[in-house]
Amino acid sequence: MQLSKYSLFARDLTNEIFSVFIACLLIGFGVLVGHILRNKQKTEAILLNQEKAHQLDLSKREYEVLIEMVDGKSNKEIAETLFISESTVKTHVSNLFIKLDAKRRTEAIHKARNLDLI
Amino acid sequence: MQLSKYSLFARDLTNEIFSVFIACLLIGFGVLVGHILRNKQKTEAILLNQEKAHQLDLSKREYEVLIEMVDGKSNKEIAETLFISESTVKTHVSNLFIKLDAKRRTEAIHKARNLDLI
DNA sequence: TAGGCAATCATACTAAAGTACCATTTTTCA
DNA sequence: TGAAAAATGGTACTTTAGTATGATTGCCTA
Repeated sequence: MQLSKYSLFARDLTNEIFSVFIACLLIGFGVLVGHILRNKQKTEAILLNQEKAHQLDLSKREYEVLIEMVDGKSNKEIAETLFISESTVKTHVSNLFIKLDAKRRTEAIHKARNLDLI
Repeated sequence: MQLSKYSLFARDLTNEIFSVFIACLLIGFGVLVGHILRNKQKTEAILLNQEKAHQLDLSKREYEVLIEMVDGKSNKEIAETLFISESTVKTHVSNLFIKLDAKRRTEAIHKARNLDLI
């Protein structure tokens, strides 16, 4: 009888621990699902932007320069970030102006925002 | 005997449904926790920005110049829009740089966006 | 009413941005 | 594999942006 009681208790404890364990797993799974769903949106947004960028015929490098430009960096800083010369940055920026139909970098930034490129 | 079997089955089914229900609750709780943790940072950042925005103490004219600047206009164009000289625009812009802690207008635009000023 | 502040404008200057043109190397792809 | 596109970079130049400084006017308020 005592043994039976003990074993019953032990089984209950085991069950309890098991349940808590499962519960933790499920909660963790929920957090993970939320994380994945969040990142999916972000990734899709980036893909969408790249699609749009492609439609505007922006090259990969031009798009990268655009991103840095939006961040408020100078040509020199962009050059340092992308490991290219300021000269090359100016070339990319000029091409961006043509493709975005902008006269200045501030106008280019504004238009890029309106086009949901960034 | 049959009844007993049925009732046992019914109890198992109830338990099963209950378990699934609890599992869903736990997963939902996990998603919620992830969501809350994610937004906590964002909310804190916004509160911090609103405080900063208030401390920035931009004058009416400076704010107006900022808006035009964000629109991608040149100093000359801003001057024409606000019916003031380009010289005055430059003064306001310089003051904006000090208050926003920016070196360039693109950086000022970027910081203003982050501060939810525009 | 004197002092502070916002707004205005000017001049003179330096720094950065932007244009035009050309050239070379890499990548891509039909 | 050969042509096209992309990426890189240089020089020389013009334009715009940004800094420094000083000055005037009008408005609010302690």
